[in-house]
Amino acid sequence: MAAVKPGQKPKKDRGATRVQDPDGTRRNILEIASKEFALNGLSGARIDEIAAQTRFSKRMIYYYFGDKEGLYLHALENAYRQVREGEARLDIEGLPPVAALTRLVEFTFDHHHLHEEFIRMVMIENIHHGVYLEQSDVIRELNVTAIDHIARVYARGVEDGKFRPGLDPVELHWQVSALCFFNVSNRATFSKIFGRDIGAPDQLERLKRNTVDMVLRFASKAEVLGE
Amino acid sequence: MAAVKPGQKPKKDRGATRVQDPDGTRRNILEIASKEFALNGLSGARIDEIAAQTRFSKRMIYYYFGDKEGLYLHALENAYRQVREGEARLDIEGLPPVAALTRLVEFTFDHHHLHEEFIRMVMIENIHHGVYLEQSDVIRELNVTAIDHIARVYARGVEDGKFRPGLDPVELHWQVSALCFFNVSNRATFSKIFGRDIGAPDQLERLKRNTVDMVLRFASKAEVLGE
DNA sequence: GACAATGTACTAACTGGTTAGTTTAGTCAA
DNA sequence: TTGACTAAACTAACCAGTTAGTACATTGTC
Repeated sequence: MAAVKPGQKPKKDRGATRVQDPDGTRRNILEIASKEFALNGLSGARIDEIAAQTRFSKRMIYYYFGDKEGLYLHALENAYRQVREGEARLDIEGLPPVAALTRLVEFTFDHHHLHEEFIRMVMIENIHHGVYLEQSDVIRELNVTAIDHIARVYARGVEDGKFRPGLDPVELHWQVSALCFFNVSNRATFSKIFGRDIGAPDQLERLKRNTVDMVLRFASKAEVLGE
Repeated sequence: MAAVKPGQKPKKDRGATRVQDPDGTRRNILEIASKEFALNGLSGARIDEIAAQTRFSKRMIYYYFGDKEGLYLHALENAYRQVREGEARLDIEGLPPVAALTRLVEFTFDHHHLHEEFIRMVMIENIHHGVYLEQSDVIRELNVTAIDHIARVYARGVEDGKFRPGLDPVELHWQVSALCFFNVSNRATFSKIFGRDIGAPDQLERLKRNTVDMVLRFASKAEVLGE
């Protein structure tokens, strides 16, 4: 973890040629590894292949990440961190509830599409029954906040009389996730079976509208829908 | 020449002890292989391990299925076939549209839960970008009929004035699939992150009700919802 | 000099696939 | 009915390529 220990200075002063750069090395390895794991899975990814794409030797992978599973775990954490950091930038507090929920769903939809690598890592981790995610406190912490967003919007909506009471924010989040996750995760099989590319821009637009529609209709009071 | 071809049944007259049983062998191998691939993925599964669990030697896997990928493809086809055969038994033609759609969603929800192995195979195949599914005409054929069911129910509902017009049956099928698939496929990560087991019976019941609710609210005319 | 960072060259174990052979059971001529 | 013959079904042992992981040497920096 700590490539630079407390006593030492991160040697970034002198403009001299920097050949040794632990942080850069780690980042470079992790970046390549993330790509390879997302593409081929844990058992499918090859350490030699990862090393070859790196600017460093295989030895450095073991030096910094211990073993293959350690590298995978870091790649998994990395994927979650990147995505959740992106999500944290979404600001919907100022919007009225219906608009806020709309925005939230649209954002989730787009975001998942932009981060296919993340989706694939989550799929892979589920294939492994989540045993690596389980080892990471980091990931759990990152995610719990995701619920807060939707919970607050929903609470405001109930107060407003726009949303029906009695729904569970976690379940709402769950439904939104399901709708947005699936069309990235299952794009290949679905497209091939039904002969239309789910990922094509026009399809995406339709799908997004439907998804927003579905969530809003689910959360809204019946009276409000007629408006 | 060939007295008994692998796919055919040998003459079954004489009550003699049949030690050689090609069909049984194939079935035995395929059954074990399906389990192993669903559990560990294509690259994660081990031919030696599959063979060990079989009543036969490793050589027989190659004898009947050519290579690892051939075995995987057969396992994939097998998974789709089993599941679609189960679905075909669902009869909702006689029910009124709303009840029929309810039944269809409930069925899909339960069915996915009962066939986790199938869900995992689909996930794995998506990790592989569907390249194996692509090679199988069998699978495509099996699936297209799935649309017919929902298309007919929807059409009847529109006629009845219960469902709003303009929806695409494939998209409807898609939404239902998403909601029902996700809570099996992502059960591990979701449960671990949010600390509640999605697969627990009471959670399942709630989730199923919500899912049905969501689909019905999506398909129904606004006026109907108020009833 | 000390220690962190990195490369080279290696190995032990694994793993998909094959070779070379045996057993089973159906066929058919005599 | 028998025994030689054959194709199919099947096994044990092996092989060659791969792959995760290491020992050790070297270089850079404080």
